[in-house]
Amino acid sequence: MAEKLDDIDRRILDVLQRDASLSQRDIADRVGLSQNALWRRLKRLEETGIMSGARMHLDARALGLDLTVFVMVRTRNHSMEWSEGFRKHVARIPQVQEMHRIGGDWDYMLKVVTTNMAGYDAVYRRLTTGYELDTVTGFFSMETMLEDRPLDLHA
Amino acid sequence: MAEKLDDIDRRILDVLQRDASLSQRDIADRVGLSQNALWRRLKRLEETGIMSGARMHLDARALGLDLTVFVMVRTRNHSMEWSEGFRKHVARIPQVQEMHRIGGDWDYMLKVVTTNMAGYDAVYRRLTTGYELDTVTGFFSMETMLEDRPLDLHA
DNA sequence: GTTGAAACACCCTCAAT
DNA sequence: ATTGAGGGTGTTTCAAC
Repeated sequence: MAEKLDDIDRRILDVLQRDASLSQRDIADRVGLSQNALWRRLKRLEETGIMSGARMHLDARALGLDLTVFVMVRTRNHSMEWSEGFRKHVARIPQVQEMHRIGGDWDYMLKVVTTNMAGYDAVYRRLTTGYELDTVTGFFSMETMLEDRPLDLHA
Repeated sequence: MAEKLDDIDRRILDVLQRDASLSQRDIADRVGLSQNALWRRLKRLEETGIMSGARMHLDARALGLDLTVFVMVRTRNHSMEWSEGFRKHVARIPQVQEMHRIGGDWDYMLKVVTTNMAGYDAVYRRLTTGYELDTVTGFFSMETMLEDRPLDLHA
C-alpha cells in the first residue's frame, strides 16, 4: 500500500496538511521546485489517493461544541456481521467523530463531540437504542491539551 | 464564546469543512447567495476565528501509518503546573495526534498514530522518559471504523 | 528536471441598484 | 441584500530546452 514517495513528496504533503490554501507558487518555492514540476507531483499525489481533499478546519468551541467524550463500549456479540451492523448504526449519529474496534478491556471506542450534557445524553440514548451493549462508559474530556495535529510523515 | 450564526453561516461552514477547495462561485450557488455576499460572510467567519485554515487531508494508511493506539495514563501528581509541563513534554512527540485530560479511572488520554509496533515502542519510551507515570495502558485500534468526520453543526 | 507564454478561472474590490 | 465589471492573482496546459 505504501507508495513510493521521495523527500520532496513528503515535504509537499507536510506543507499542505498544515495549510492547504497556499498557492502552487509558494509551495514550489518552499520545496525547491518549479511551479510546473510541482503541478505534476500534485496531480500524481491526488491520483494515488494519498491526498484526499482539502477541508476547512473549524473551531469546535467557537461553535458551542464544548463537550468531548470518549465512549468505551463492551458488547456480547463479536461476529463480524454484528460489528458491521453496529458500525452503520453508529455512523448515523453525526456527533460521533471517530469509531474504532479496539483490543483490551473494551471492544469499541467512540469519540463524541457535542454541545453539553443534554447533547451527550441524546447521543447515549441513540447509541443504546436497538442495540444490547454490555457496558458503556464515557470518559469526559475536561481539557483538550492537543488536537488535530499533523501526521508525522517521518515516522 | 458562541458567535451569532444564522442558518446560512452554518451551511457555508458545513460545505467548507467537507471540501475547502470549492470556489466561491460554487459555494454561493449552494447556499443561495451572490458571490459578493458570500465573500463578506467568509471574511467575517475568518475574523471571528471560527474558520482557522484549510488543511489537506492525508490518508494515513497510504503513508504507511498503520498503527493507531489510544494511550491511557494515570499519574501521581495532579497539580496544574505538573500538568502543563507534561503537556509540553507530550507536545514534542510528533506521533501524538491528540491529548486530553479526562475524568474517570484515568488522568490523560493520548491518540498515537505511527507505522508499527516498533514505532509505538519509540513513542512509549519517549513518553515515559523523565516522567514518573503511575500506569500507562495502550488500547490498540484493530479497525478504524469511522474517522475524521465533519462536526455536527446542528447539535 | 527547467523557463516562458497563453487561456482560462478565480478572487477581491468598487460602483450602481 | 443584488448585479456587473475591472485588475490582479492563480491554475492548467502548452512548446521548447
